Order: sequence, then structure tokens, then C-alpha cells
Amino acid sequence: MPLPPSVPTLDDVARAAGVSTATVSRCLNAKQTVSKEAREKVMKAVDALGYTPNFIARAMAAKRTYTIGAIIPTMENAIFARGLQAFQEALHELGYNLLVSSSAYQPSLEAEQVKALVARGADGLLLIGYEREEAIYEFLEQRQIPTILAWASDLERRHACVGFDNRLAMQTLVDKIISMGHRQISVISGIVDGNDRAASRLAGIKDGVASNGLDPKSLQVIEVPYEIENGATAFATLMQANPKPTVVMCGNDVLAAGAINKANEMGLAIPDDVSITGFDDIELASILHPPLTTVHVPHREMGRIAAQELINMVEERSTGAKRQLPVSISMRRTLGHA
Amino acid sequence: MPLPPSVPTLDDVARAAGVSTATVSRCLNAKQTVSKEAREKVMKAVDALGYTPNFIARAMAAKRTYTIGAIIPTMENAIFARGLQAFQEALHELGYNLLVSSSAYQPSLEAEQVKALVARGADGLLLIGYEREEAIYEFLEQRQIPTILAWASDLERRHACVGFDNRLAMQTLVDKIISMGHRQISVISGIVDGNDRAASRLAGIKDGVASNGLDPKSLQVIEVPYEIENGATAFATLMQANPKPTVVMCGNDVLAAGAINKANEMGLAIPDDVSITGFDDIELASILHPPLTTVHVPHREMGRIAAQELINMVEERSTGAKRQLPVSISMRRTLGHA
DNA sequence: AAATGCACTGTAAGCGCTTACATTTGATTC
DNA sequence: GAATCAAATGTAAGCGCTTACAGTGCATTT
Repeated sequence: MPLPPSVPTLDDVARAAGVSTATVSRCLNAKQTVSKEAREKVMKAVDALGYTPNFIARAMAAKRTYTIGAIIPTMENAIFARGLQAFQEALHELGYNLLVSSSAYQPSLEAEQVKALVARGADGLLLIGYEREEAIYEFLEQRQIPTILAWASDLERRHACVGFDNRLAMQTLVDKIISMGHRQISVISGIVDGNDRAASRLAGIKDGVASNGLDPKSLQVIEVPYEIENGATAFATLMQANPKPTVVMCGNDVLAAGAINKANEMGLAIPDDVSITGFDDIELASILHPPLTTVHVPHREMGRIAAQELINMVEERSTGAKRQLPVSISMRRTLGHA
Repeated sequence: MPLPPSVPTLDDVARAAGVSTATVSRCLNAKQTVSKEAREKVMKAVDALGYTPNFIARAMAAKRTYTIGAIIPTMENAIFARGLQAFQEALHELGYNLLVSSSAYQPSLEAEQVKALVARGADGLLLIGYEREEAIYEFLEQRQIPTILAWASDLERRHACVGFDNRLAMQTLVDKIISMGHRQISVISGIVDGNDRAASRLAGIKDGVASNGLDPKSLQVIEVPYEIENGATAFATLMQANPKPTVVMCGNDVLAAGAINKANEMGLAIPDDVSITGFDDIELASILHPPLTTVHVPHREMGRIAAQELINMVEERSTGAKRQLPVSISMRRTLGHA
């Protein structure tokens, strides 16, 4: 078993270049004053030795890692993909690296990941939504880790965020639906417990139903985890009700995809026999058959703004803003008149 | 501006517990012999101070991070999502943490990410496919970073891998297609340059065409980046040819989704007017309309095995195996007789 | 009673960097 | 020519841990 080859260190470079470690360090970090000759000698030594800075040592000494952590509930479907990609790109331009992990919608796992990321020196964190143990917030505050919450935006709360008003968006959609003559609305919601976004969306639907004078009792709701298959099953169940719903509103596009699929399978015409709506407007939405009417969320913009705001918090030690982005309704073909 | 609150350190704990730092360290790392009383005192102090180990310092001293890095070409579509999720879960069970970043299909970015992850002390790496600058392999070798390549499996090459034979899989699919009477085959391939998986898949198609005695010249191929929209555009172009293809084989499901969509839009009946096939069998495939016939890849199994093999390499300093997983054809409804 | 062994525990030397501070050097000023 | 100053560089003290090595104390053996 060969011994691990000794990776060159700053000391090696300094020795090879005939200068002190401080000078080498200054060269590499570019900001300090170093004479041209010294710089050249150092660079030559760096090349010759194939030196790469040991990031861990650097992080330990400088207490900065230039890395941002993000924890998302799931990587398995595309809900967060696009926004995260934009987040990463923006971060990269700002000179930061993104590390992401997934909590699989498990609060305890999220807590674990937060600690893991902070322990690894993340300069800042991006988390999804608001709902999590208070202890996590306390931990973050105590450690003064700049954190931004995305995919939701509650101006009442103190945390920096960039997102949109899930509740209002859904209410607007309900208004639209009711204006198209629908009176029997059913809902396939995500699991509300532990998921403020799902909860807000459902609340928004209830708001809309109430404000339009419909009987809240008439609203059928099924809660399921965000998976296509669950959307399909829930849809089938919902359609057995009497009276049948004329529209099935889904908590997100993934659920809606399942619903559409099941409707097709059941031989129901969309939107003639039943209308279906989604939320998020992920790429999937437009290739569904028929294309899904859904709430459009500016994913990329959200990701980009999140990066800017977060880095601003990190570098200026600012509290961070609360940004609320406008959403719109993407009218496609799954929503028709009742 | 409040000063950063001083985070408790090992020293603080040691002082509070009235023992040495070594004892505290031994307590936390659990393996050494520590008397029951000492352990209790330490634990009490840990709780009282809310101490969390500084991971960076630990990594620096111990030269182990218990974190694995993965670099995937994209997070924007679901190709890697499921496998990666399984990889993370398996890793978690083995006591490791996963950090992922995306290279956006840019070789230079991948190189950068590799260095970033290694510099951050990743104990091992998961990379997708084979094709990348030789310099990256040299770097990894020189640093002796255990690395496993996934989503491809080339038994000829020296690297540890877990994947499947993209080429053979496509060839098998071609055999099937030809046996169903098709003679005019067109292909929407991913960009082959820099992507060995895309290249192998295309090569497999060519193999199949040749081994079945069809004229290689009759094979129309368009290369586009893996995006739904591109699949749609390419499909439209391909259908203008004369003679028209009776089947359009796509390099992956995302491209196929675009093709199906465009076909529907053009009023073409699938598979009566034209057959379409995909590759990967991501969740999307089964909700397309009609459901997509595609090559099924055991994503979750691949992720799980990748984790086991990689950790084995890390802990046993072994070279790592080359694992080739079987794929199958998911016959759904987009492939019919010519 | 001295010798031996074992179970714990403490001491202190790093790990590879950054950076405050001290020092050197050479140019500029009077 | 001495004094002053700025620029370049070096010295060395950490950053918060792990761990090799060296005790220490006590029970057991001879």
C-alpha cells in the first residue's frame, strides 16, 4: 500500500520560491501588496509543485469558506430544480460555491443538515419555507449564520425571504375559477403538516371559496405527499363524490400531472368533464396533455434574487430583505368553463 | 454591530467539565476508553454550553470529513434525481454526508467543482460518465481520492464504475424496433461531444442499424442539448424528411417528451403515424401521452450500489469494482408496428 | 513489599493556512 | 547626511480539533 503522496503545502511553495509563507499567502489571495518579482517566483513555484490551497486549512484560519448551503425538501421532482440552478449560477458569479442537500421532507433530517452545513463552515444558508423547529432558528441566530428563506414570503415574519404569496396566489386562482362558473371545487393538497407552503395554498383556496360566498362545506380536500401517483389516486377518489367536482385544484404541478393522467385513463375529457389546475409551472406543466393551467412562479428570478440577497447579508452583515415576487396564472388548457 | 458570539469550543467544554481536551474529544468520538463519570461530566458540559464540534477543525486534524461529493451535469431535469436521492440515502445510513453540485454540462465547471470538493476535504467523489479532461483523473489519482463513475459502465476502462451499457441497451432497442417492421429510423440525440453516454447511445443505434443490415445512410440524426423544447423542434425537423421516419428514437426521455408533444401538436397519431422511444425511464415517461416506451434504468439501485462501493473504497482503500447493471425495455404505448 | 499490568487521563505537538505586528529596505524630505 | 515614511517582507501566534506519547493510580501477581 503506497503511502499517501504528500500534497504540497504553502510551506513547500514558500521554500521553493525562497520567500516566507506570508508572502505566498498574500500572492494567492491577491489583495495585498507583493512585488512583481516575488509574485513571479511564487507563481513559478506553485506551478512547479502543482500546489492547490488546502481549503480546510484556509477556512479554519480565515473563518470564511465562500460556500453557501442549501437544503431542499426533495431532489426527486423538479419543483426546486430550476430555482436552485439559477441560485447556483448567480452564486458562482459572485464567487461562491453552492452545496445542496435534501431533507426528504423530514424535519429531523433538515435539522441535521443545517448543522452539518454550518459545521462545514457554510457562510450562509438557503432554506425552503418557514415551518421548522424553533430550535433551528435559534441555532442559526446564535451562530449568526445569514439565512434566507425561499419559495414563500411572509412579510409578517422577521426572516429574510424571497418568494411569493402562496395564499393570495391560490385565492386569485379560485376567483378566476369561480368566475368561470365552477361551484363544485375539490382539492388535492400536499401534506399540510410541516409544510407552510402547502398550508398557505390550501388556506388560499378556502379564502377564495369563502369570499365568493360558496359553502366551505362543499370543498372536498385530500392531502397526499407530492408524488404523481398520489395525485392520480386522489383524483379517482375525488371523482367518486356526489355531486362530482367540476374542477380539481392541485397543490402543485406534480399532483396535477397525476390527476390529468388518471382523468385520461378514466376516459374523462379535460376540461369538458372536469377542469384541473396546478401550481408552480414547472416545465412538466406545458407538456402535459392537455397542457396544464397553473400558477406561474418566477423560479429563476427567485433563485437569482436569493443569491444576491444572501451574499449581501453575508458580506455586509445586513439583516436581509423580504422580497415578494409577483406570480401569474398560466392559462393553458385544463381549465374551462363549468 | 454586535460582536459574533463566541461559539463554545472543545476547550470550553473541557474547562467546564474539569477534564482535558483529549478526554472530551475521546468522549465525542466514542471509540476510546473513557470512564463513566468522566463521560457524564463531559456530556453535561456539552449540553450546558450547547457545544457542537467545529467540523472544519476536526477535518483538519483528523484528515477525514465523512462527506462525499457528487457532481452531476444538471439538476434541471430529473435524469439524475432519483439515483442521486438513493445515493444520498445510502450514504446517510453509512454515516456519510452528501454534497452535490452541478456542472451545467460544462467541462471546465466540472473541473472546478472537483477541485472545490476535494479542497473541501471530500473523502470520495461520484462523477457521471467517463468523458472529461485527463487532468482531472490525474489530479484525483495524485490526491488518491476514491472516485466512482456512475450512469455508465465501461469494463475496458480502469475506473471504478456503476452503471449500465448504454450502447448495448440502445442496440437492443433497435433490434426490437426493427423486428416490429420499422425501416426508417431517425434519432434525436443529446450532444455527443463531451458526453460519452450520449455518444454510446448513438453508437448503439448505429450498431443496431448495421447489424440488421439497414443502410446506415438512411439514419437521420439531430443532436441537441437535453431540453424538452429541443426535442420538439428536432422532431418537427425530422418529420419533414422524405421519406418520413416511422420511428424517432430519442437519446433520453426529456427529448422524447418534447417529441411526443410536438407530434400531438402536429396532429400525428402515436404510434400509428410515428413511433417514439426514449431512454432512462424517469417518472415523466409514464405520464406522457401516450406513455413512453423507453429503456428502463435501475436508478435507485445504481445509487445504492454506488454508495456502497464508494464507501468501501474510502474505508478499505480498495480500488473499487466495475459494476454493470441490467437494463430492460419498458414497453408502453409510443412504439408500435411500422 | 516490590513488580507488573491495565484502565484512564493529561500533555502537547501538530494539521495548513491567515494575519497582526515587527522588521527591513530604499526612496524622499529637510 | 540624518530623519522620516511607505512599501515589501518576515515572524510567529493562533484557528479548534485529534492523537501519539507519557504519565497516574490502582488492582493483581510474584
